[in-house]
Amino acid sequence: MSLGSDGKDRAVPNDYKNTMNLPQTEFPMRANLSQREPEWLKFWEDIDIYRRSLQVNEGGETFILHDGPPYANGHIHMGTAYNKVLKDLIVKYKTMRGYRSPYVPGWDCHGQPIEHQVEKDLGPQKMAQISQAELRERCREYALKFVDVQREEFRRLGVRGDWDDPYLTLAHDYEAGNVKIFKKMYLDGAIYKGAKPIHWCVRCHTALAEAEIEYADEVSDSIYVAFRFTDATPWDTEGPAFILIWTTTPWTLPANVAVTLAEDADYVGVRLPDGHVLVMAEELVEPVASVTGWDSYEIIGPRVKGSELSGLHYAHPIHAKVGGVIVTGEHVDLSTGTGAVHTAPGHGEEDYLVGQRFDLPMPMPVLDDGTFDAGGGPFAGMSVTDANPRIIEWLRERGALIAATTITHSYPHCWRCKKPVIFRATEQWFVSMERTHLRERALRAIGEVEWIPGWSVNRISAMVADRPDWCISRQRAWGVPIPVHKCSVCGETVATASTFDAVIELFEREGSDAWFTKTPAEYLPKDTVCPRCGAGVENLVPEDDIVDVWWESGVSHTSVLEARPELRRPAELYLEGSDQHRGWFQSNLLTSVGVYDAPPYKAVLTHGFIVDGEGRKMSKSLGNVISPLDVIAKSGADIIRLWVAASDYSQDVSVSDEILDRTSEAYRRIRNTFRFLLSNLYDFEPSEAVAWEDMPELDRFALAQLADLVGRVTASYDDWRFHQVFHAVYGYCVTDLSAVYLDVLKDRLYADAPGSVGRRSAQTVLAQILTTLVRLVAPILAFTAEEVWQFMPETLRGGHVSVHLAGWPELDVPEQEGAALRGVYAVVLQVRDAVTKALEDARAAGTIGKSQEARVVVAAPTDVRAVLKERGMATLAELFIVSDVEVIASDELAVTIEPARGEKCPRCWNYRELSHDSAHPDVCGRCADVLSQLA
RNA sequence: GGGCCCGUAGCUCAGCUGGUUAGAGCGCACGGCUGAUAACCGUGAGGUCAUUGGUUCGAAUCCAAUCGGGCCCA
Repeated sequence: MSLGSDGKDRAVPNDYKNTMNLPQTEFPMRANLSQREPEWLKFWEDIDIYRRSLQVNEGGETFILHDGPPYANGHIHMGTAYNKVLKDLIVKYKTMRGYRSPYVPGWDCHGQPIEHQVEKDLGPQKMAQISQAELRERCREYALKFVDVQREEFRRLGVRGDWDDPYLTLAHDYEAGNVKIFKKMYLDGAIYKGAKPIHWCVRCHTALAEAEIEYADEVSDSIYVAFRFTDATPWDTEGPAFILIWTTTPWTLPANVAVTLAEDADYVGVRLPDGHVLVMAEELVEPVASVTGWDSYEIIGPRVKGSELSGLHYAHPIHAKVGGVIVTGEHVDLSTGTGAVHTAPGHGEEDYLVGQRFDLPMPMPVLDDGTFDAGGGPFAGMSVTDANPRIIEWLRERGALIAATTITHSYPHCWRCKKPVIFRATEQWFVSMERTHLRERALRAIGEVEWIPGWSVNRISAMVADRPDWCISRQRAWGVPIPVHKCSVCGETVATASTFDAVIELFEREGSDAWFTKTPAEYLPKDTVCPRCGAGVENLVPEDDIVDVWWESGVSHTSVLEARPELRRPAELYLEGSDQHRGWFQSNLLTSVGVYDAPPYKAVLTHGFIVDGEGRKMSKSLGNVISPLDVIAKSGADIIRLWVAASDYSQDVSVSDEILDRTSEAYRRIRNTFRFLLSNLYDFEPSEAVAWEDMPELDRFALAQLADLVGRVTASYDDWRFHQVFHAVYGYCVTDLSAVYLDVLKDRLYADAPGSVGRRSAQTVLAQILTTLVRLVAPILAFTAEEVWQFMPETLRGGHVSVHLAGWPELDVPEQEGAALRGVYAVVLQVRDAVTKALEDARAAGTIGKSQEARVVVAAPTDVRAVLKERGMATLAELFIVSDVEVIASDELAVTIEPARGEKCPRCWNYRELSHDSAHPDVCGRCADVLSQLA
């Protein structure tokens, strides 16, 4: 025996160590997640975890989380990773709770960004040579490539789902679903053909999406034009009155139908020397005067609000015998111009919206090639660019031109030919918000849905209440066609139940590609005729336009939820970022209400956007982008999953190196807790479990705490508050377990006889904690929980091959007794805090090192003293991890620390009267007993 | 410019319907242990609750404005 006699030679090893039950485990302290996680992915694949997760709850209640399809281009980023992990966490939780919870991931495969990219990769020359069918084939390849890329990345995050059979919007069945929805809404009268201004390149003869526009400086005309009022005005006594407008596009004047004023701005008359009165916004008189170079002018009353002039008429600047009307709008800019905006609904987005609101006509005198038709009046046949100077001259001759200069401003150009583009109304298909009361019905449906967080119902409601009719047509190649035909003889639209059914069948069989390769006569019923002129099926031509991709993803309630046998509509939950209030949530809602008059979802959960540590959006230019792929490679997917769970998704979510470092630290802490639990169960069999009534009170209290945790965690999951799950679990590991219970238990676990009731009781509780805790965190730490599960003694696994199939923990703790223990231990733990503090003071003074070197005297008031005494001094000593405790009377709680009496037991390191056992004379009584048993 | 939302210690979060010196854990500093050891335990220092006004006996909590940030429109 080499123990120093002064008891301070603590580092010297002794043979008693071999007689102790020290922790043993193969579970590694260091996670090495980036390498080990792929092994668990393989394991899950081998056991076909997805099928099993459904089988295990076959016949149970169903919980369907319907996946919103990400766009199939590029790699995943923090936002998509966050979204998918949040979904996965819910699906895993619901599965463990006993719900049959199929998860079918999807991708949005059509659309302009893919087409644009393919076109760019191809280059203008090749592009000109290939057919539309060929272009579509390349787009398909592109989309499928990124489906594969993202699929692997999502799987790597630990997301469980039907990855072998996801839904793709380019699949035949999916495409057919678009037509089913279109059919119903079209036949109901919700879909109509109208016109809307879009960016148009006159050189390329094509419509352009916003992403195909490049802005560049351009020199434009800048003209001020007076329109003569034809109604009485407040200024008539002062002379002939005109409304003064400013425009940089003279060629749009032939399409003028209105002048828009700011509702609340003040308008006045300006009398020029020639006696004419020009009406404009008061605050713009001076700037205008400096441009026009007026030497003398006079502002004359009255001063009236824009709203008061609304409804007055004026003579059209170009066309004789035509009038225009004064209206008001919110877009009127009072920093430039005259405060009176020339409005041509066919030539501008804002003009169009004003036109909609006031039901204005939308003349469109400009043809595809950028020349005027007869609607251009004197300028018919000219191109708009040639017409510009002619129009200015024409106005000058008639005295309507007040000033003409030029300005340099940012102007949209075609990405392909670099020429300036024009805004031009073209024929489009719309879903009406009013014709079938879609708006009203959608708003009603919104009220039937649970919106999480609660405020998001305001957002979606406001958006639906304010939105214009939905323009669902696009002049592109990569998508699903608007499934109607046109009569080539008379131009009538041909679309009936039977033509739609034929198209549905065609798409199901061959996909929408067939639309571009077959003639209508090949797939429409032979007896199809134009309802207007009676032309036969051979005279029908298919519509060129395709549907908006939002429409496509919007029909997933039918193409996916209705179509797949394992799913159904409505889904229990949709879960996407807050941008989807405008996007997918809404397109799904509108088509679902349009067809079924019911929402497609029972609940919608919205999460914020991913921002950096300062709350700024991530962007390449700011250099603050963090890629989930890098985090996986460096730290592992479970770190991302833990970060997701720890953050509050109801607002924007920050991510930064520091945040991920903190997350990794929390991870290690949880991991080590599991390691400690595992390491003390190496020799435990459930058959040796100690019953509740035979347990020391401390163990029963620990179980009561665990039951509390299960309650809180379960409630947090059910309330969709995952960050509270994290905080509860983490706090439990740190505060309840590591700092108290596990620390306290060491003496019993290590020093008591292996099969003693005290040790077995502790192990019973540890096993319970382990098998419970591992389940609670499994939805979040999907990989680590599985690793823990596989390291658990087989007898504790209950025959479940994976933690994810093991169900949800339920604890059987007598309620009344549990409550009593909580009350008692609230007091005892407060005393413990005081003891710990006193021990620290003693340590600082050099009186003691480890707490077992101390004897504690607790002076306490009567009520506290009663509670303490009832526990017994031995329990208190165990709980305080000291060698001896004495409780004395006092008015206030006070703790004194004394050196422990007796001698240090070389085996358990407590200070005791050493045993006089002849076999083991130099250890304490407890250790002597243990040693005799072992012998 | 409009709609919705957010701003509590370095970090992640608590602070219910306004009511004692604003809490927790992590991180940090210091100390202990060396039988959870690239671990574990303890003590301590950190916040004019974005700012400014207002309502109130009393505001992190209610109202307004400002600043900063996010999403969606324009």
